[in-house]
Amino acid sequence: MSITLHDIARKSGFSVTTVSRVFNKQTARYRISRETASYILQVAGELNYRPNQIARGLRLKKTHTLGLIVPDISNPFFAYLIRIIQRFSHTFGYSLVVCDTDENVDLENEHIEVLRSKGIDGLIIMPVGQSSSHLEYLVLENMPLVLVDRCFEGLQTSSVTVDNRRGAFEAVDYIAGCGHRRIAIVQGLPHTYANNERVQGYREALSKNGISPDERLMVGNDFRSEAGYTAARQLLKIESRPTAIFATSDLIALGAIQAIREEGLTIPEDISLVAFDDIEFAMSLACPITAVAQPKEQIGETAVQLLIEQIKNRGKQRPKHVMLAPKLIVRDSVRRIDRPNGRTERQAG
Amino acid sequence: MSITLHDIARKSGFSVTTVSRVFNKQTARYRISRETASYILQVAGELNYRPNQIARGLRLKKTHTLGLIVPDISNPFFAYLIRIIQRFSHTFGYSLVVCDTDENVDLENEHIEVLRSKGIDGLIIMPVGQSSSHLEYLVLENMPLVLVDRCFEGLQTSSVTVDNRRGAFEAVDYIAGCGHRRIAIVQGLPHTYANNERVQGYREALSKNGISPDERLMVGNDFRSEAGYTAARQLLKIESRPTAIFATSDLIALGAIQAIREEGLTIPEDISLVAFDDIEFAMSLACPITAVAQPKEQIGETAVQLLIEQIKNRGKQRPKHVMLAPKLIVRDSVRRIDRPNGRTERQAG
DNA sequence: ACAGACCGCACAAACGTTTGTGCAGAATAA
DNA sequence: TTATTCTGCACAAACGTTTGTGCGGTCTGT
Repeated sequence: MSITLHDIARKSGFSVTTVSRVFNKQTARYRISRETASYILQVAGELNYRPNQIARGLRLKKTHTLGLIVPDISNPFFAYLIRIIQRFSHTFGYSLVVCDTDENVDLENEHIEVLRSKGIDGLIIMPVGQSSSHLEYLVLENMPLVLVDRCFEGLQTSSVTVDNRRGAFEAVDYIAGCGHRRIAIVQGLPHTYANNERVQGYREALSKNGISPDERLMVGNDFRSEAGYTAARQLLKIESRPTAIFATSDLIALGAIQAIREEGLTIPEDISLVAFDDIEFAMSLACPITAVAQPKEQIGETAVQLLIEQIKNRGKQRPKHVMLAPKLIVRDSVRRIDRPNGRTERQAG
Repeated sequence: MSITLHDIARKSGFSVTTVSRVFNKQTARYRISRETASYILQVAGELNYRPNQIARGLRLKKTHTLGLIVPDISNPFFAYLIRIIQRFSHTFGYSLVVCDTDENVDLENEHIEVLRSKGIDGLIIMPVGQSSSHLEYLVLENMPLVLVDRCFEGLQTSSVTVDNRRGAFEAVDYIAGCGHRRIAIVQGLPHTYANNERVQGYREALSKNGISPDERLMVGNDFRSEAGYTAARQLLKIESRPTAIFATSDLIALGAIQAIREEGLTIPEDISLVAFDDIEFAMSLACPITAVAQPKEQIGETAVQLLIEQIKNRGKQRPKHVMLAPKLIVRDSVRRIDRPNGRTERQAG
């Protein structure tokens, strides 16, 4: 269908070899004369030649294509990351094939296999979590790989994450600093790295503020909004309900807001709320939500950079683990209430 | 690096040809004995063979990969569509390479060229709008192509859109039916198909309700939230400000909500608001927003189906234009006010 | 005038598949 | 027995590139 080197060779009277070299800017190295080069380029221009990247890929064993595997494309956090990653990949000359695992390890595996057989040059994965055994042979095979958002302890591969524990700690510590004692947490998908860390940060903040954890205040089992909604409803039913809720994701927070509204309560007067993951449209919500913002641009940027690095010096290079700092953005969703000792000021620095 | 047909051929003692035919289930056609076939499969299993799709792509001239070009991946509407399209493509055995144009025609062109040279089997584009000249040679070359969300009059290619005009009409007619006379519109990117149609629907609804259009009430120049914010601020400054705002996108509505809040006003008491594009988290907003919902699943689904159809019977098939119906979802963001004639009931059916 | 260096380019193999055709040997038919 | 068909598989070309090597011819130096 398309114009090939052959066509240009025939029309220009030179060989395929020469034409190819002109396109690869190898004219100096292989001593192609200037006139020949420019003539060939002219002919190619007339024919509107575009090199066949499949053939190149076969010959060169690189496709200039990256794979990106995410748990849920439509999650705004991931969507934003995808955009950043796509843009950066493109500036480095790479295309991006995007796969959605729907938080399903089998699907994740399937996608990995497909991507491998399509010869992608590297892979960015936001793994669904729990187990990493299916990723091990990727690193064994030396496939350039970087994990994002969630990582695994034992895996010898680069990763970029945010300090989930610290983010959660700061959020909950801030809530406690505002005088709250009954602070609930709505968890995300259990046994995932991000969730474990955030719960851990929650516990530590509680501990630091001398609050003993209450199992009934620890609910939730998914990062999505429906789960946030039902978990929040559950919390609001408790006889002595929490005065504040720490939502471990923005989507959970959205669900919680809806539940709170339906219960006829308002934020922050009746109940306070802090979210992990900043919501871009936080200012448009029922109440501007205080949230732990992740540096999304930076996450996407370094993910691509780490990957490209690995691709360049494929083979030997130690994996790098980059951990970025989240940032608590204080808005209006936490009410300051009297502490037992009577102080009302915000305590956290 | 990888196991090839060659390896299996050597290890099994048969030829590459035979091995290939076994994998392509051509054993009957080419009379490969059952024992041979199963033995080859066994050997392949032991070696963990995965066919090299690049080589197949070169030979077969199909890559089982689709291209998807969108103006903004992180826009929740597009993000949701991408997810649907990815899922459907995958069930049909296709991967998806996703490109973001950032509403920039030059970038759109660049992506198209890259995708072409990578030999994708088909292309789904949500074009940035205005001109379609750069798409024409795609249809000339018989590239399977379907346009989504925005389409062009003259272009001989399949498309799936929603009835933007009708959606806008119903929204504004509903607002008018609630008694509003000063109804503003915040437009999206000018000269795009979607924007033109929505403005047209707005005008028609005004006309039907005997309201003469006021140019000062027609503001906005982009579908994103920042534009919505500034446009809304502008509207609120007008001496006799509108009683209702029709936002031509969900993002615009979010920006408008923020502006309204900052002005110290509330929805719907002080000002009413309706959005085009339903926001998934509408229930978590300052006020549950009445919105024109687009059937996103159906859009994505039919887009993929139309594309696959075109790929199957490439060559001759007339382009199909599918136009889906949007649906007005009434929530709480429009206040019913007294009509000049004293009636307060909602009028629209 | 002659050896060597240099210039400008082409041959051919390779990347991993798919597929039309051909070719032995076995089975069947006459 | 011989002619024919069938069975089971392999040869080789092709897809569009890239690249190590080689080969004639011109130029330079002496």
